[in-house]
Amino acid sequence: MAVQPVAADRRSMVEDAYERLRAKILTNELPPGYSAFEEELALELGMSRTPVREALIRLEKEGLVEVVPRRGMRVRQVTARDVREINEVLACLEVQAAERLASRRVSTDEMAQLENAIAEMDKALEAEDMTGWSAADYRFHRLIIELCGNGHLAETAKLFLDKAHRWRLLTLPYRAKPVYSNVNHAAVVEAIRRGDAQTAGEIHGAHKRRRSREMNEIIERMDLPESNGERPA
Amino acid sequence: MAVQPVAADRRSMVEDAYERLRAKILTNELPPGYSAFEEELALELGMSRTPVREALIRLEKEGLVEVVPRRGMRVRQVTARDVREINEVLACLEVQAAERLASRRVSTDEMAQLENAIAEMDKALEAEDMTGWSAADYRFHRLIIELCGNGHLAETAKLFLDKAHRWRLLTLPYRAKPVYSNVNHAAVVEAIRRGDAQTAGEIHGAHKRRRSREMNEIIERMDLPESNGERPA
DNA sequence: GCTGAACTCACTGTATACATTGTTACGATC
DNA sequence: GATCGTAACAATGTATACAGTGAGTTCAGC
Repeated sequence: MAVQPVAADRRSMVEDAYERLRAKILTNELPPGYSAFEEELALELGMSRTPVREALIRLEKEGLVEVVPRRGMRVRQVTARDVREINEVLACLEVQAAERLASRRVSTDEMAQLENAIAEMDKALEAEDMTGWSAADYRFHRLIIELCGNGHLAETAKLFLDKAHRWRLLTLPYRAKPVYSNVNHAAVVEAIRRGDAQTAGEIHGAHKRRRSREMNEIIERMDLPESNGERPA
Repeated sequence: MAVQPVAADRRSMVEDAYERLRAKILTNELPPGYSAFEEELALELGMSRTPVREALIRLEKEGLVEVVPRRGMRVRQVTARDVREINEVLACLEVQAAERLASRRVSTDEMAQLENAIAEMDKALEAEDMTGWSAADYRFHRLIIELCGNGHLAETAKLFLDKAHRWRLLTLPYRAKPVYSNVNHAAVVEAIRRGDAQTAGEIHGAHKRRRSREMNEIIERMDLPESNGERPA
């Protein structure tokens, strides 16, 4: 097609492939269970197999896809067990992040960002715009993580948050209106402002745990595959 | 060399490259700061650049190396900040693992494994064999993580544990004799046996925090590079 | 002597070629 | 009819080819 392996717009094609595939997976445009061969993806993305392969390796490391030797790539199923486990890890990391954030000097700009996210959640909730609420909620949790001041913690927690967000979108229609969330979030921000690490951690932790419980109940009802396609022996 | 891209002993060459490079990095045979071009590694590992590249992508995702566009691959420096951050995340995850482990039914075989590791630590400590002690200590922490019952938690924590182990080896000569560790570990195992999650978590957490403090002090004295080679603006 | 511009060279990113091997389908035998 | 063996096919793993590009180097101008 292109005469040269020209890296379109300054990014390499690997990055391009990685980000595009990742975005499609996280928005469920490529839903769990979707599978394709390297060549198909290469064709669709307009590049050769090589960058696609390299992107797939990254995505596999993140746990978003699995590459089965002769079966091509497959977007990982979300098992009930995954949901439970990932929520547990995420809760643990986010609590740490919240405590850490409350322990350090938070700039007024950073506080504004947090309050902004909460305001958007409130607005979306009033408008019954659940998708908008979900986006703002994601932004809030992501902020807590990113601002915490521990880069490794942030990096790791973001991977889990993204995975969680994926099924959060799927379960959105089944969820009760999250009125408690906003109250909790506001309390966490208030604790952060006061520099009260313990309270911030406790409230955020309680919030995450309730969320996990709700999510687990929904997931159980949805009857997800309990395994991820391993050979059934 | 070989007429065919024959995957030597059942594993693919990528896996081979990945595991060999990883082992060399974790044992500091390829020390922090070591750098090489893809071709050099390929030559040394007896394969072409392709599998080496794919292995490097994995290692980069793990945070063990960085691939700089025209500078080749470089084993990541251990900055004082990295040590602080990684220890913090690890503490958080290991506490969760210990609590989880104590909350579930632990088989006698599993208990035996834990006690075995502690026994080896005791033995090595008496023999003043610090390398042996370190290996057994690693095994113990790893067991707690692997047995906890949360696969995602285990996977993540192991990555951090391995990274931590890397500089633990480097700082081994500077450390005080870790007499407290063994007492702590035994208490954690005892709590696990009783199914006392809270105590298991508390002791393990206190232990990890003291370890972090010690490590931080050593690291500060060692005067590591504070940055990881980012452009200094 | 120093600064800057042009050039060179080597390393990487991407494409492509090719052999291996798992899978599947078909046929033969029991 | 079922099961096993075989053969063909297709996807991947690995190697290799090739062009672009950036870092270093050299040379000229000040």
